[in-house]
Amino acid sequence: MDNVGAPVAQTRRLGLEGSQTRARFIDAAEAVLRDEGLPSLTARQVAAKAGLKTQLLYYYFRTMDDLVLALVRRVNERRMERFEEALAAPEPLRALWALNSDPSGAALASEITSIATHREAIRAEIVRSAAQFRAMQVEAVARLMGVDTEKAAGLVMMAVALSRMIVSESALGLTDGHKEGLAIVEAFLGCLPHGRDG
Amino acid sequence: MDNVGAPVAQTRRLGLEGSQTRARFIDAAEAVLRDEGLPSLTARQVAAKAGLKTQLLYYYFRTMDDLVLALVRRVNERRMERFEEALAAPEPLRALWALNSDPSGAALASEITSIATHREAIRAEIVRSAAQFRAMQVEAVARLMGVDTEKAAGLVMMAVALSRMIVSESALGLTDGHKEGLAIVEAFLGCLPHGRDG
DNA sequence: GTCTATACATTGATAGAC
DNA sequence: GTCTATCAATGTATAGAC
Repeated sequence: MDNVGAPVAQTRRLGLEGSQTRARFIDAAEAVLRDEGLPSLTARQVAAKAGLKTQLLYYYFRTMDDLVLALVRRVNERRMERFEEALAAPEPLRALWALNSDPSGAALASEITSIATHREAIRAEIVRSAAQFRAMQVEAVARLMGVDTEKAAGLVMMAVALSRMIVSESALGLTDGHKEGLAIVEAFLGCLPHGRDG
Repeated sequence: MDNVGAPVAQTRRLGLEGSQTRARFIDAAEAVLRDEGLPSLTARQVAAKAGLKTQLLYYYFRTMDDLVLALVRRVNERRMERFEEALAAPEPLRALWALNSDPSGAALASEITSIATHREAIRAEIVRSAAQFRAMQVEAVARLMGVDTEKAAGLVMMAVALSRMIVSESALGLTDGHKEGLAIVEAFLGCLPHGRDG
Protein backbone atom coordinates (compact mmCIF):
# COMPACT_ATOMS: atom_id res chain seq x y z
CA MET A 1 0.00 0.00 0.00
CA ASP A 2 2.98 2.30 -0.21
CA ASN A 3 3.25 5.06 -2.81
CA VAL A 4 -0.30 4.67 -4.04
CA GLY A 5 -0.90 7.21 -6.80
CA ALA A 6 2.41 8.90 -6.17
CA PRO A 7 4.79 9.52 -9.06
CA VAL A 8 7.88 7.45 -8.53
CA ALA A 9 10.65 8.66 -10.82
CA GLN A 10 9.29 12.16 -11.40
CA THR A 11 10.69 15.10 -9.52
CA ARG A 12 9.34 17.94 -11.66
CA ARG A 13 5.84 19.10 -12.59
CA LEU A 14 4.78 18.83 -16.22
CA GLY A 15 2.22 20.72 -18.33
CA LEU A 16 -0.62 18.92 -20.07
CA GLU A 17 -0.52 17.63 -23.64
CA GLY A 18 -3.49 19.74 -24.67
CA SER A 19 -1.99 23.03 -23.52
CA GLN A 20 -1.86 25.88 -26.00
CA THR A 21 1.45 27.14 -24.66
CA ARG A 22 2.89 23.69 -25.22
CA ALA A 23 1.73 23.88 -28.84
CA ARG A 24 3.44 27.27 -29.18
CA PHE A 25 6.75 25.69 -28.19
CA ILE A 26 6.27 22.97 -30.79
CA ASP A 27 5.38 25.59 -33.41
CA ALA A 28 8.55 27.49 -32.57
CA ALA A 29 10.65 24.34 -32.64
CA GLU A 30 9.32 23.56 -36.09
CA ALA A 31 10.11 27.06 -37.35
CA VAL A 32 13.63 26.99 -35.90
CA LEU A 33 14.36 23.54 -37.31
CA ARG A 34 13.05 24.50 -40.76
CA ASP A 35 14.63 27.95 -40.96
CA GLU A 36 17.81 27.71 -38.88
CA GLY A 37 18.62 23.99 -38.91
CA LEU A 38 19.35 21.33 -36.31
CA PRO A 39 22.29 23.07 -34.58
CA SER A 40 19.97 25.98 -33.76
CA LEU A 41 17.29 23.78 -32.25
CA THR A 42 18.12 24.74 -28.66
CA ALA A 43 15.93 25.53 -25.68
CA ARG A 44 16.90 29.21 -25.71
CA GLN A 45 16.36 29.73 -29.43
CA VAL A 46 13.05 27.87 -29.45
CA ALA A 47 11.80 29.90 -26.48
CA ALA A 48 12.96 33.13 -28.14
CA LYS A 49 11.09 32.24 -31.33
CA ALA A 50 7.99 31.43 -29.27
CA GLY A 51 8.32 34.67 -27.30
CA LEU A 52 8.35 32.70 -24.06
CA LYS A 53 10.82 32.13 -21.24
CA THR A 54 13.36 29.37 -21.72
CA GLN A 55 12.61 27.87 -18.33
CA LEU A 56 8.95 27.56 -19.17
CA LEU A 57 9.90 25.09 -21.88
CA TYR A 58 10.99 22.70 -19.15
CA TYR A 59 7.59 22.88 -17.54
CA TYR A 60 6.10 21.39 -20.71
CA PHE A 61 8.94 19.08 -21.76
CA ARG A 62 11.22 17.09 -19.48
CA THR A 63 14.15 17.35 -21.90
CA MET A 64 14.90 18.79 -25.33
CA ASP A 65 14.64 15.29 -26.74
CA ASP A 66 11.05 15.19 -25.50
CA LEU A 67 10.31 18.41 -27.38
CA VAL A 68 11.90 17.03 -30.54
CA LEU A 69 9.92 13.83 -30.18
CA ALA A 70 6.69 15.78 -29.81
CA LEU A 71 7.61 17.80 -32.91
CA VAL A 72 8.34 14.66 -34.92
CA ARG A 73 5.00 13.17 -33.94
CA ARG A 74 3.10 16.31 -34.87
CA VAL A 75 4.87 16.67 -38.22
CA ASN A 76 3.88 13.08 -38.97
CA GLU A 77 0.26 13.61 -37.95
CA ARG A 78 -0.06 16.66 -40.18
CA ARG A 79 1.59 14.83 -43.06
CA MET A 80 -0.94 12.04 -42.68
CA GLU A 81 -3.79 14.55 -42.76
CA ARG A 82 -2.40 16.15 -45.90
CA PHE A 83 -1.98 12.71 -47.41
CA GLU A 84 -5.65 11.91 -46.84
CA GLU A 85 -6.60 15.27 -48.34
CA ALA A 86 -4.47 14.52 -51.41
CA LEU A 87 -6.21 11.19 -51.88
CA ALA A 88 -9.57 12.95 -51.80
CA ALA A 89 -8.49 15.55 -54.38
CA PRO A 90 -9.83 15.53 -57.98
CA GLU A 91 -6.42 14.40 -59.26
CA PRO A 92 -4.92 12.36 -56.42
CA LEU A 93 -1.60 11.55 -58.14
CA ARG A 94 -0.96 15.18 -58.93
CA ALA A 95 -1.90 16.10 -55.37
CA LEU A 96 0.50 13.47 -54.01
CA TRP A 97 3.27 14.88 -56.16
CA ALA A 98 2.52 18.38 -54.88
CA LEU A 99 2.61 17.10 -51.30
CA ASN A 100 6.06 15.59 -51.84
CA SER A 101 7.25 18.75 -53.63
CA ASP A 102 6.25 21.17 -50.90
CA PRO A 103 9.46 23.09 -50.06
CA SER A 104 8.66 23.68 -46.41
CA GLY A 105 7.71 20.04 -45.85
CA ALA A 106 10.82 18.84 -47.67
CA ALA A 107 13.08 21.09 -45.62
CA LEU A 108 11.58 19.71 -42.43
CA ALA A 109 11.86 16.14 -43.68
CA SER A 110 15.51 16.67 -44.46
CA GLU A 111 16.28 18.02 -40.98
CA ILE A 112 14.28 15.23 -39.37
CA THR A 113 16.26 12.64 -41.32
CA SER A 114 19.38 14.30 -39.95
CA ILE A 115 17.99 13.89 -36.42
CA ALA A 116 17.23 10.23 -37.07
CA THR A 117 20.78 9.63 -38.26
CA HIS A 118 22.44 10.95 -35.14
CA ARG A 119 19.97 10.82 -32.22
CA GLU A 120 19.24 7.25 -31.20
CA ALA A 121 16.51 8.16 -28.74
CA ILE A 122 14.37 9.65 -31.52
CA ARG A 123 15.38 7.46 -34.44
CA ALA A 124 12.84 4.69 -33.87
CA GLU A 125 9.87 7.06 -33.98
CA ILE A 126 11.12 8.75 -37.17
CA VAL A 127 11.86 5.45 -38.92
CA ARG A 128 8.50 4.04 -37.90
CA SER A 129 6.55 7.00 -39.27
CA ALA A 130 8.62 7.17 -42.46
CA ALA A 131 7.99 3.49 -43.17
CA GLN A 132 4.29 3.94 -42.48
CA PHE A 133 4.01 6.93 -44.80
CA ARG A 134 5.97 5.15 -47.52
CA ALA A 135 3.74 2.09 -47.33
CA MET A 136 0.61 4.23 -47.59
CA GLN A 137 1.95 6.07 -50.63
CA VAL A 138 2.89 2.79 -52.33
CA GLU A 139 -0.53 1.33 -51.68
CA ALA A 140 -2.24 4.46 -53.02
CA VAL A 141 -0.06 4.65 -56.15
CA ALA A 142 -0.62 0.94 -56.88
CA ARG A 143 -4.37 1.45 -56.67
CA LEU A 144 -4.50 4.77 -58.57
CA MET A 145 -2.23 3.66 -61.39
CA GLY A 146 -3.44 0.08 -61.54
CA VAL A 147 0.03 -1.43 -61.14
CA ASP A 148 1.30 -4.08 -58.74
CA THR A 149 2.89 -3.19 -55.40
CA GLU A 150 6.45 -3.73 -56.59
CA LYS A 151 6.10 -1.44 -59.57
CA ALA A 152 4.42 1.15 -57.34
CA ALA A 153 7.21 0.88 -54.76
CA GLY A 154 9.80 1.64 -57.43
CA LEU A 155 7.83 4.60 -58.75
CA VAL A 156 7.32 6.04 -55.28
CA MET A 157 11.02 5.67 -54.46
CA MET A 158 11.97 7.46 -57.65
CA ALA A 159 9.42 10.23 -57.32
CA VAL A 160 10.15 10.89 -53.64
CA ALA A 161 13.93 10.83 -54.15
CA LEU A 162 13.72 13.15 -57.10
CA SER A 163 11.33 15.60 -55.53
CA ARG A 164 13.46 15.82 -52.38
CA MET A 165 16.62 16.47 -54.31
CA ILE A 166 14.95 19.03 -56.55
CA VAL A 167 13.45 20.88 -53.61
CA SER A 168 16.65 20.93 -51.57
CA GLU A 169 18.78 22.00 -54.51
CA SER A 170 16.29 24.68 -55.55
CA ALA A 171 16.58 26.17 -52.07
CA LEU A 172 20.30 26.61 -52.78
CA GLY A 173 19.69 28.20 -56.18
CA LEU A 174 20.86 25.08 -57.98
CA THR A 175 18.45 24.06 -60.75
CA ASP A 176 20.65 22.32 -63.34
CA GLY A 177 19.02 19.15 -64.63
CA HIS A 178 15.76 19.59 -62.72
CA LYS A 179 13.67 20.02 -65.84
CA GLU A 180 15.22 16.92 -67.39
CA GLY A 181 14.80 14.84 -64.25
CA LEU A 182 11.14 15.76 -64.02
CA ALA A 183 10.65 14.79 -67.65
CA ILE A 184 11.52 11.21 -66.70
CA VAL A 185 9.06 11.15 -63.80
CA GLU A 186 6.41 12.57 -66.07
CA ALA A 187 7.08 9.87 -68.62
CA PHE A 188 6.27 7.35 -65.89
CA LEU A 189 3.38 9.11 -64.21
CA GLY A 190 1.83 10.43 -67.41
CA CYS A 191 -0.80 12.62 -65.83
CA LEU A 192 1.44 15.15 -64.10
CA PRO A 193 1.71 18.81 -65.14
CA HIS A 194 4.63 19.79 -67.35
CA GLY A 195 7.29 22.41 -66.66
CA ARG A 196 7.01 22.10 -62.90
CA ASP A 197 10.27 22.51 -60.96
CA GLY A 198 9.76 23.08 -57.31
CA MET B 1 56.20 51.76 -49.47
CA ASP B 2 54.39 51.34 -46.19
CA ASN B 3 53.34 47.95 -44.89
CA VAL B 4 55.24 46.05 -47.54
CA GLY B 5 54.69 42.34 -46.91
CA ALA B 6 52.97 43.09 -43.62
CA PRO B 7 49.49 41.67 -42.91
CA VAL B 8 47.02 44.51 -42.54
CA ALA B 9 43.80 43.27 -40.97
CA GLN B 10 45.32 40.29 -39.21
CA THR B 11 45.91 40.33 -35.48
CA ARG B 12 46.63 36.64 -35.00
CA ARG B 13 49.27 34.36 -36.45
CA LEU B 14 48.16 31.57 -38.78
CA GLY B 15 49.67 28.20 -39.73
CA LEU B 16 50.55 27.30 -43.30
CA GLU B 17 48.22 25.52 -45.71
CA GLY B 18 50.68 22.68 -46.27
CA SER B 19 51.00 21.83 -42.58
CA GLN B 20 50.41 18.25 -41.54
CA THR B 21 48.81 19.28 -38.26
CA ARG B 22 46.38 21.41 -40.22
CA ALA B 23 45.46 18.35 -42.27
CA ARG B 24 44.87 16.40 -39.06
CA PHE B 25 42.30 18.96 -37.98
CA ILE B 26 40.54 18.66 -41.33
CA ASP B 27 40.61 14.84 -41.04
CA ALA B 28 39.06 15.09 -37.59
CA ALA B 29 36.44 17.58 -38.76
CA GLU B 30 35.46 15.19 -41.54
CA ALA B 31 35.15 12.27 -39.13
CA VAL B 32 33.08 14.29 -36.64
CA LEU B 33 30.77 15.61 -39.35
CA ARG B 34 30.26 12.16 -40.86
CA ASP B 35 29.85 10.24 -37.60
CA GLU B 36 28.33 12.73 -35.16
CA GLY B 37 26.63 15.28 -37.43
CA LEU B 38 26.69 19.05 -37.80
CA PRO B 39 25.73 19.99 -34.22
CA SER B 40 28.84 18.13 -33.00
CA LEU B 41 31.18 19.92 -35.38
CA THR B 42 32.67 22.13 -32.66
CA ALA B 43 36.24 23.24 -32.05
CA ARG B 44 36.54 21.13 -28.93
CA GLN B 45 35.12 17.95 -30.41
CA VAL B 46 37.22 18.28 -33.55
CA ALA B 47 40.36 18.84 -31.49
CA ALA B 48 39.51 15.89 -29.24
CA LYS B 49 39.04 13.65 -32.29
CA ALA B 50 42.39 14.86 -33.65
CA GLY B 51 44.10 14.33 -30.30
CA LEU B 52 45.21 17.97 -30.30
CA LYS B 53 44.55 21.03 -28.14
CA THR B 54 41.47 23.08 -28.95
CA GLN B 55 43.42 26.34 -28.99
CA LEU B 56 45.83 24.98 -31.56
CA LEU B 57 42.93 24.78 -33.99
CA TYR B 58 42.76 28.58 -33.93
CA TYR B 59 46.39 28.78 -34.93
CA TYR B 60 45.50 27.03 -38.19
CA PHE B 61 42.01 28.42 -38.78
CA ARG B 62 40.81 31.92 -37.98
CA THR B 63 37.26 30.73 -37.29
CA MET B 64 35.28 27.49 -37.31
CA ASP B 65 33.76 28.60 -40.62
CA ASP B 66 37.28 28.65 -42.08
CA LEU B 67 37.79 25.06 -40.97
CA VAL B 68 34.46 24.01 -42.47
CA LEU B 69 35.35 25.79 -45.71
CA ALA B 70 38.70 23.99 -45.87
CA LEU B 71 36.89 20.69 -45.25
CA VAL B 72 34.36 21.38 -48.00
CA ARG B 73 37.15 22.15 -50.45
CA ARG B 74 39.05 19.00 -49.59
CA VAL B 75 35.97 16.78 -49.81
CA ASN B 76 35.38 18.22 -53.27
CA GLU B 77 38.98 17.69 -54.40
CA ARG B 78 38.88 14.06 -53.30
CA ARG B 79 35.55 13.52 -54.98
CA MET B 80 37.01 14.87 -58.21
CA GLU B 81 39.94 12.48 -57.93
CA ARG B 82 37.60 9.55 -57.39
CA PHE B 83 35.51 10.71 -60.30
CA GLU B 84 38.54 10.65 -62.60
CA GLU B 85 39.43 7.18 -61.32
CA ALA B 86 35.89 5.98 -62.04
CA LEU B 87 36.11 7.26 -65.59
CA ALA B 88 39.36 5.31 -66.06
CA ALA B 89 37.84 2.08 -64.70
CA PRO B 90 36.99 -0.88 -66.99
CA GLU B 91 33.27 -0.19 -66.54
CA PRO B 92 32.99 3.58 -66.00
CA LEU B 93 29.20 3.73 -65.58
CA ARG B 94 29.26 1.04 -62.96
CA ALA B 95 32.15 2.81 -61.23
CA LEU B 96 30.24 6.09 -61.27
CA TRP B 97 27.25 4.38 -59.71
CA ALA B 98 29.48 2.90 -57.01
CA LEU B 99 30.96 6.34 -56.34
CA ASN B 100 27.50 7.84 -55.84
CA SER B 101 26.45 4.87 -53.68
CA ASP B 102 29.36 5.05 -51.27
CA PRO B 103 27.75 5.33 -47.80
CA SER B 104 30.51 7.39 -46.24
CA GLY B 105 30.56 9.82 -49.15
CA ALA B 106 26.78 10.10 -49.14
CA ALA B 107 26.68 10.78 -45.40
CA LEU B 108 29.21 13.58 -45.83
CA ALA B 109 27.33 14.98 -48.83
CA SER B 110 24.14 15.04 -46.80
CA GLU B 111 25.73 16.95 -43.92
CA ILE B 112 27.41 19.36 -46.33
CA THR B 113 24.08 20.06 -48.00
CA SER B 114 22.74 20.86 -44.55
CA ILE B 115 25.61 23.33 -44.06
CA ALA B 116 24.90 24.95 -47.41
CA THR B 117 21.25 25.40 -46.49
CA HIS B 118 21.89 27.31 -43.29
CA ARG B 119 25.39 28.87 -43.43
CA GLU B 120 25.56 31.64 -45.97
CA ALA B 121 29.31 32.13 -45.66
CA ILE B 122 29.95 28.62 -46.94
CA ARG B 123 26.99 28.14 -49.28
CA ALA B 124 28.59 29.62 -52.40
CA GLU B 125 31.56 27.25 -52.29
CA ILE B 126 29.33 24.21 -51.79
CA VAL B 127 26.92 25.20 -54.55
CA ARG B 128 29.78 25.92 -56.93
CA SER B 129 31.44 22.53 -56.39
CA ALA B 130 28.13 20.67 -56.55
CA ALA B 131 27.25 22.30 -59.87
CA GLN B 132 30.71 21.52 -61.21
CA PHE B 133 30.51 17.86 -60.19
CA ARG B 134 27.00 17.51 -61.60
CA ALA B 135 28.09 18.98 -64.96
CA MET B 136 31.03 16.61 -65.16
CA GLN B 137 28.83 13.61 -64.43
CA VAL B 138 26.30 14.67 -67.04
CA GLU B 139 29.00 15.14 -69.66
CA ALA B 140 30.51 11.72 -68.85
CA VAL B 141 27.15 9.92 -68.92
CA ALA B 142 26.20 11.54 -72.22
CA ARG B 143 29.45 10.37 -73.77
CA LEU B 144 29.45 6.88 -72.24
CA MET B 145 25.82 6.13 -73.06
CA GLY B 146 25.75 7.94 -76.36
CA VAL B 147 22.78 10.11 -75.44
CA ASP B 148 22.31 13.87 -75.65
CA THR B 149 23.05 16.19 -72.74
CA GLU B 150 19.42 16.61 -71.74
CA LYS B 151 18.73 12.91 -71.56
CA ALA B 152 21.97 12.46 -69.60
CA ALA B 153 21.03 15.27 -67.19
CA GLY B 154 17.74 13.53 -66.42
CA LEU B 155 19.42 10.18 -65.87
CA VAL B 156 22.06 11.68 -63.60
CA MET B 157 19.43 13.50 -61.54
CA MET B 158 17.45 10.31 -61.13
CA ALA B 159 20.43 8.11 -60.32
CA VAL B 160 21.98 10.57 -57.87
CA ALA B 161 18.66 11.26 -56.12
CA LEU B 162 17.87 7.59 -55.81
CA SER B 163 21.32 6.55 -54.61
CA ARG B 164 21.32 9.28 -51.97
CA MET B 165 17.92 8.32 -50.65
CA ILE B 166 18.78 4.62 -50.64
CA VAL B 167 22.06 5.19 -48.82
CA SER B 168 20.59 7.50 -46.19
CA GLU B 169 17.59 5.26 -45.56
CA SER B 170 19.76 2.16 -45.37
CA ALA B 171 21.77 3.83 -42.63
CA LEU B 172 18.52 4.04 -40.65
CA GLY B 173 17.63 0.39 -41.26
CA LEU B 174 14.89 1.37 -43.70
CA THR B 175 15.08 -0.66 -46.92
CA ASP B 176 11.46 -0.86 -48.14
CA GLY B 177 11.25 -0.24 -51.87
CA HIS B 178 14.99 -0.02 -52.46
CA LYS B 179 15.12 -3.13 -54.61
CA GLU B 180 12.24 -1.89 -56.71
CA GLY B 181 13.68 1.60 -57.10
CA LEU B 182 16.99 0.19 -58.28
CA ALA B 183 15.20 -1.98 -60.80
CA ILE B 184 14.05 1.21 -62.54
CA VAL B 185 17.55 2.70 -62.63
CA GLU B 186 18.86 -0.57 -63.98
CA ALA B 187 16.24 -0.55 -66.71
CA PHE B 188 17.66 2.81 -67.78
CA LEU B 189 21.35 2.16 -67.31
CA GLY B 190 21.25 -1.40 -68.57
CA CYS B 191 24.80 -2.33 -67.74
CA LEU B 192 24.61 -2.03 -63.96
CA PRO B 193 24.78 -5.00 -61.55
CA HIS B 194 21.50 -6.39 -60.22
CA GLY B 195 20.40 -6.75 -56.59
CA ARG B 196 22.58 -3.91 -55.35
CA ASP B 197 21.14 -1.84 -52.50
CA GLY B 198 23.72 0.23 -50.76
C1' DG C 1 1.14 28.37 -15.12
C1' DT C 2 4.71 31.62 -15.08
C1' DC C 3 8.35 33.93 -12.88
C1' DT C 4 13.35 34.82 -10.89
C1' DA C 5 17.42 32.94 -9.75
C1' DT C 6 20.74 29.74 -10.33
C1' DA C 7 24.02 25.68 -11.27
C1' DC C 8 27.18 23.96 -14.16
C1' DA C 9 28.97 22.26 -18.91
C1' DT C 10 30.23 23.63 -23.37
C1' DT C 11 30.78 27.00 -26.98
C1' DG C 12 33.89 30.20 -30.03
C1' DA C 13 37.69 32.83 -29.53
C1' DT C 14 41.87 35.52 -27.65
C1' DA C 15 46.38 36.80 -25.06
C1' DG C 16 50.61 35.86 -24.07
C1' DA C 17 54.32 32.58 -22.15
C1' DC C 18 57.52 29.09 -23.84
C1' DG D 1 54.30 25.62 -33.24
C1' DT D 2 52.37 24.48 -28.95
C1' DC D 3 51.24 25.56 -24.38
C1' DT D 4 48.41 27.61 -20.12
C1' DA D 5 45.07 30.64 -18.82
C1' DT D 6 41.05 32.97 -19.58
C1' DC D 7 36.69 35.38 -21.44
C1' DA D 8 31.72 36.19 -22.42
C1' DA D 9 27.96 33.84 -24.42
C1' DT D 10 25.13 30.00 -24.73
C1' DG D 11 23.81 25.22 -23.69
C1' DT D 12 20.59 21.97 -20.64
C1' DA D 13 18.32 21.72 -16.63
C1' DT D 14 16.54 22.56 -11.70
C1' DA D 15 14.53 24.91 -7.36
C1' DG D 16 11.41 27.50 -5.42
C1' DA D 17 8.64 31.96 -5.08
C1' DC D 18 4.31 33.91 -6.78
